[in-house]
Amino acid sequence: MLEKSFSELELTRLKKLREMQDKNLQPYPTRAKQTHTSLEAIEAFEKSELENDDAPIKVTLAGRIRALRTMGKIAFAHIDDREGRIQLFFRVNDLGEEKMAELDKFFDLGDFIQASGHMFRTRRGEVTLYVHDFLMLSKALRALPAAKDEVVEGKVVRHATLTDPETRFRQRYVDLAVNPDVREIFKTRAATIRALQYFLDEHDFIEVETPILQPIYGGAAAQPFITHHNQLHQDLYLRVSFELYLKRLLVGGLERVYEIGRDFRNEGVSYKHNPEFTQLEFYWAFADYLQVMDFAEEMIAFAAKKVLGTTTILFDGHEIDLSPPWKRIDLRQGILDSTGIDIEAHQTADSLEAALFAKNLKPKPGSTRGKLIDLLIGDFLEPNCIQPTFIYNYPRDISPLAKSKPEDPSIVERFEGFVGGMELCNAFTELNDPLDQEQRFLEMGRAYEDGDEEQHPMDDDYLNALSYGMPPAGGFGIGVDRLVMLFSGRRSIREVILFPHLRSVTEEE
RNA sequence: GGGCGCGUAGCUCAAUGGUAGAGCAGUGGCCUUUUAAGCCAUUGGUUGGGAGUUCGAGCCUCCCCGCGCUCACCA
Repeated sequence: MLEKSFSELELTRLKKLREMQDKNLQPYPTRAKQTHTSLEAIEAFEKSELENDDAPIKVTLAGRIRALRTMGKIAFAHIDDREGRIQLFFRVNDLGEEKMAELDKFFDLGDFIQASGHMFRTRRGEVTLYVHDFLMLSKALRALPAAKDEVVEGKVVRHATLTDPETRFRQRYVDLAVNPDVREIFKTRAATIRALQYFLDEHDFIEVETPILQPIYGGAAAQPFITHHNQLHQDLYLRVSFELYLKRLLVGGLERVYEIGRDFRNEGVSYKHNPEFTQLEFYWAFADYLQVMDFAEEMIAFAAKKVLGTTTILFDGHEIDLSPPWKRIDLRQGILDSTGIDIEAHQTADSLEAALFAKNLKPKPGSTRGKLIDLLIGDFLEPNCIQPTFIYNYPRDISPLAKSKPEDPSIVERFEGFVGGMELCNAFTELNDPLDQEQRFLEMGRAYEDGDEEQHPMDDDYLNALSYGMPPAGGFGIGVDRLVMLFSGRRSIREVILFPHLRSVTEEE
């Protein structure tokens, strides 16, 4: 029962609520009114000041009380609404003893209030609502964490703000209510997705939706979540990528498609991994990975400009310039430069493994040549790619859906983009040869038998689709959460996901 | 999953193994242009949970729960 969980402080608030009801005052009225936001009201007043217009600016504001200073016959409050904060001024001469007492008796920090009156400027110069009437919109029984703002030399300094990550993420509603910069992150996130959609739409891509529940998962090296359809008696997987469905659409003649949505990977959680995360993938018929590379850096720079107004971002202490062209490093050359190992000279896993041991690296026993190369990328290339960098030309055996280079079948036309020392995107010239694709599936099947649980299962329907002919195409995937991390300067993915996954806590009675 | 660290009032934090405290929030007063309002008074704790060592545990030991960092895996 809710009431049993209340602290002494919360019971005090509950008592106020009951007293209001006794006086026929609604703690939760059905309707509210808001003619202006805080910002609109301030702007309207400042405009009238500039124009020397004496006509009163009459407004009705609504918001959450964040500060309340009662001083006998007058009172000041600050309320928050979606556009910011504004001060309210109450005076007994205008409101009457009874109404003034209402404010003092029933209103607490965190309550929603509706106040109407006219705008004016206080002696200290703050544009403020002179309240003629006010009303409770919603009584808050629990107190928000007490935070106070102090303005020191024009900068807002916040005192005793909510910082405990567990409370912030488990009770994100409290975090959002109390920390305005958190609200900003999610405005940035929404704007980022809009900008990406706008860019792709303008280039004749169409946005589609493909199944999240899939009988066969694929398209990425990852372990899936498994669920079950009761009536069909069928196990289903939550998708790990959109890739195989989107490419089926290329077969169907949708030449340019994209999807923005959730992927689910049953793997480790970290500052850059959440079990469910948002991905953007697009597929572009008659293009190859080099065209996709140009297009991708253009798209990301466009989004930055649109969302932030600049392509220069600050991330993890680094100033990063997202404007094209990005640095491009051939994978073989990059590894050679950073480790002295020439992967070209080590055509077998055994030979490359020996070279790694010689460098004091300890790869997992039985790793394939591709896995070893992946290890080198992760250890030596990725952390150093602070400024945007494309690494291209990957080994075939870790890229089962990418097309080989015509002149070297062991290398595929694939690139990954890195920013801030973090992998951001992955793309390739898509494999459209059904017979070659079948071979790749079979090889992966053997790797799966050998204990590599991240390999794809065979997807016969996908091979069937390719057999009808898929146009040559370039494909691209980007972690949207990570892009938002970059745009908002947050180092943890949990900061940019509204409700990041946390271990569930069992409530004791 | 491994390693390291953290968990004290609603929030932010103190407290040699020896009576659990402060600021803010709350409550009662005073206060007609304040703004981290101020002044006076005051409430609030199973120190994450459990066991142990000890005359005595917030502090030491063990187990459990949660969070953070990090390694592994991945994007």
